[in-house]
Order: sequence, then structure tokens, then C-alpha cells
Amino acid sequence: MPLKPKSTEDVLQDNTCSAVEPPEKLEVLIGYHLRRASIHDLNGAVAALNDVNTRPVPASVLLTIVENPGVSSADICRMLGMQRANIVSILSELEGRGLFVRETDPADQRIQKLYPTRHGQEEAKTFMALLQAHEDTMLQRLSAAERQQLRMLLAKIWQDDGV
Amino acid sequence: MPLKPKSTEDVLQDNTCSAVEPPEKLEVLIGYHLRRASIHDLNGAVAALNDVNTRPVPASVLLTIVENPGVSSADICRMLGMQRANIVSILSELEGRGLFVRETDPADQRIQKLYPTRHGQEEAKTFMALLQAHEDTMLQRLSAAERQQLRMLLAKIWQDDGV
DNA sequence: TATTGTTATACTCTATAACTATA
DNA sequence: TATAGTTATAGAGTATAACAATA
Repeated sequence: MPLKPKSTEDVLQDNTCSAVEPPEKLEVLIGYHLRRASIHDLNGAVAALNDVNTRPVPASVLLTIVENPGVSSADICRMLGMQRANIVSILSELEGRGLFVRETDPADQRIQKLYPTRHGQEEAKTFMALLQAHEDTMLQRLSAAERQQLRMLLAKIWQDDGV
Repeated sequence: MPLKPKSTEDVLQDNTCSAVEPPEKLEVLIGYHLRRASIHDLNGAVAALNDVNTRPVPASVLLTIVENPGVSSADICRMLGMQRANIVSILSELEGRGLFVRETDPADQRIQKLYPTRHGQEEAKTFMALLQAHEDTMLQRLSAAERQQLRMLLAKIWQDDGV
């Protein structure tokens, strides 16, 4: 019955996996597709943010500050799953561009609370618009329902990471 | 009617996005979840392969050689979406471990065809088993149907990358 | 003792340019 | 000229250890 040769898609959708030939194919691994898709997205996001002189990680940090006025840098690191040591240079760059200000917490002198400036809020909105435009291109083959389900499935994978 | 407070999941599933408050949340971006899920997977894959002294990229390269005996290094780079320059040290390590051999193509002296050794085939099988065990853990919250659909959705995202 | 912000350092992955040899 | 394999180098992201100030 199958007149056409077995395509990659056929193989992927066949998870019965006959015992004769072990599935030694990289393409059956979801982690492989996760990585390729993530790199594809990252490249697009880098290109989208290039015009406004930022990159995905700094943009995520600014968005986190705008969404959570008064967060500390340690808070951001826990939320984004990064090391405290690695946010220092990112914050100092965003601060140098006047996108947020630091205020020492009167209740705990160790903590610097971060507040977006008006300019920071506007830039965050610009970054978000550029990222969403990039996503629309990247996900053009996916219906709205598929995008929503993809987001839900991905969230299930990493939902127990620290947070 | 909604007695419970709006959870993150509710927000994510609400893509109607009222005009009052712009969706300036990082969590609506699929790219963000893609990145977090991919990092989560990568960490697990690194841990899974640690006992056999390899890492995800070298493992992928060996698997590609085993799946395609006689490929060239440039072929592998095109298939995996990596730079030719970056595969050199990986190949020299795998070769040093006796996992594959190089044979200059008699028809084109520029090309080295790569063939797995018996030991390489066995190691590839081990790598694959470890990666699949890791994926089973990572995807425990997803049904078989969800895993299959996730793989399909991810493949749609990067399917036009070079290849 | 634990946490915050910070410095210094190292490793992986990725990217680019340039070389050689072959075609 | 175009491609294969290689070398060298640089940048981003990530990771750990250690420190001073504060709790």
C-alpha cells in the first residue's frame, strides 16, 4: 500500500518501533528537536534585537524588571535560572543606558531593588514587539491552537527547574 | 465565576489578550519556554552522558556517523547545523577513542569518508540508551501522544534550517 | 550561619577569517 | 572558482569559588 518511500515524518510518527531495527536515530530524540528549534529561535531573536543593540538575555532581564518593579538581582537570577555572577555585567550595561535605577532596600541593606525608568519601560515594549514579530515568523507553520499547546508542553518540561 | 486567582497557566492559555494591558510578559513568548526547556534537557543529557565520558554534541556526531556510514565531516556539519571548524576537535577525540576510522574517498581526494568501528557502534547504542532514559524522565508529565506531537511541532519550527 | 552583590576564572558552544589541497 | 579539512581566534552563555557587607 505505501507507494511513496517512507519519509522522515513517517518514521517520526511511528513510535511502535519494530524490534528488528533499534531506533538509533537522532531524530527520534525530542531533545534533539528541542535543541535545533531553540537555536533556530535564538538566531532569529538575536537578529530581531540587533537593531536596538541588545540581545536575548539582556532583553529578558529588562523585561523581568519592568514586569516586577522592585525585584532584586538575586530574584531575577532565580526567575530566569541564571547565576548571580553572570547578571552583573548585564545589569551594569542596562543601567548605563538609563533603563532602570537601583534603590537600596531600607529594610535590608544587602538588597538593591530595581525599578524601570520611563525609558526602560518604553524600550521593554519595543523589545517585546520585536520578539513577538520574530515569533510570528518563526511559528508561521503553526496554528494558534498549536502554538498554545506547544507553549503548554514546553512549560511542563522545565516547570520544576528551581523557580 | 472565576473564584480562584488567575494562575500563570490561565494567563498562558488566554491568548485573547485584552487591549487594556499589553502582554509584556516574558512567559507568553514561546521562544522563552523553548530556551528554558532546551537548557533543562541539555543539563539532563550532560548528566546522563557523564558516566560514559562524552557530551551531547560529540554523542550526536558519533550517532550521525553510525547512522550514515561513509559520511564526510562537511556532511555531518550540514546535517547537524554546525560549523566545519567546530567539528575538528570533536572528530579527533572520537577517533582517538577508536570509535570511527577515516578513509579518503578515491573519487575525490578532498573528502574523508567516516566509518564507525564495531566499538563505535556499541558506544553509539549505549549513548542512545542513556539519552532515551534521560528523556523518559524529562517527559514523564507528557503522554505518548503529547510527546509525539511535541516532536512534530518542534520539527516544524526548524525544518527550513539549511538541511 | 546565610544571603546579596561582586570579582575572577574557566569551559562549552558558536562564529568568522584564512590557509592548503584538491576539484 | 568552489569545496574539504584545518588552524586560530573571538564572543556569548554558563559554572564555580571566593570575598566583603549585611542580616
